[in-house]
Amino acid sequence: TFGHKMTGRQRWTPTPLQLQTLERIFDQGIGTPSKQKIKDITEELSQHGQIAEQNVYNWFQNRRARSKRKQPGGSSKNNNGESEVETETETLNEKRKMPESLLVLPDGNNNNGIGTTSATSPRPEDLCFQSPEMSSDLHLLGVLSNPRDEDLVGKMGLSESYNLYDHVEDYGM
Amino acid sequence: TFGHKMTGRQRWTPTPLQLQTLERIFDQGIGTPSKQKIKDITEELSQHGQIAEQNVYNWFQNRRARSKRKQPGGSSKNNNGESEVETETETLNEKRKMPESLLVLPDGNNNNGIGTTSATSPRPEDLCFQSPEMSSDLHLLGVLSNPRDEDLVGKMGLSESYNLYDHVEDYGM
DNA sequence: GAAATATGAATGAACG
DNA sequence: CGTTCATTCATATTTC
Repeated sequence: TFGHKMTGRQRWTPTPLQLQTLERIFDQGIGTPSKQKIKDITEELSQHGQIAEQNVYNWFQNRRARSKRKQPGGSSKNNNGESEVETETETLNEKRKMPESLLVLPDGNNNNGIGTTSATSPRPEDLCFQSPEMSSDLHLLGVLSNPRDEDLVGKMGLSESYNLYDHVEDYGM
Repeated sequence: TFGHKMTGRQRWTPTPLQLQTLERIFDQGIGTPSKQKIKDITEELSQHGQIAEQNVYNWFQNRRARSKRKQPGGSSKNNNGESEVETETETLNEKRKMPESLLVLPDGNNNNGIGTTSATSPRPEDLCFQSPEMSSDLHLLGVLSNPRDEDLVGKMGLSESYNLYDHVEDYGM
């Protein structure tokens, strides 16, 4: 049995109208709207559904980051072994996924989704680690295998001579 | 002129203990600790996981910068009384992502006598839960001569939980 | 239903 | 110090 608080506000899902507007603005050129712009956009989009400035900001950030990452993948990169699962070429091809059947998302508060799919939530209240399945970088940091002369502490380590941030001013003196 | 930007190194992830300590220090009212404090804090946090002074510095900078965007003024420009389905009753609900395994130096022949008794083993208490007692010489980096009080958080002694911030702090704008 | 994918959100690090 | 980038995590959505 479940159905505890399950609080956690579900993440904002842009309505088609909002998305359309966002895409249009994004297409207009500026990839990083200023705060004022964000506010303006947010206010505008508020007409079509609940939205916050942070949502807009995040959206632009994600959009930009995502668009940039897809672009340089055209050349040969995949040589062997690892398979690049992320192979979506929607750089200049605006291929927004559109449900062909149901898309009736009333603008307003589409805060549905309270009922999670199932007990697939790998995060009990007592659990600290979320999902070790998708952990990636930590493996590299692991110490359990391949104790090579990895100088990973050379930069992040706590060396006494930490002049790595030489270009940085004396942080807060 | 340089171009070295974290050559693929995984970014540091604070352990709960480290985070807790950092938050506490931050709550004490110091905006940006001095270099000396940074060193001190780093040394302290090193007991709980790999960390560098740069990390501490960055953390404070980010923290401060992000805490700034919370409550601009007394007049709430956001009278958007949308349907907030959730009440703020997530005091005991930890929502932050949990760090995975922390690395330690391979115990080959690199033994520095910093009291690394068995620090080469990922202690669960560092990764997950830990005793409610604060570790150690944190008092020495307690309140110092910089009563920066720009934040609104200061419920010391009231709440046992340290998760004072939500996810809606700001969007790093 | 579970896996795969899409994408919003969080945050450490870098830049100006 | 403010802002932006890059990476990752979490969750919604789609697919098998």
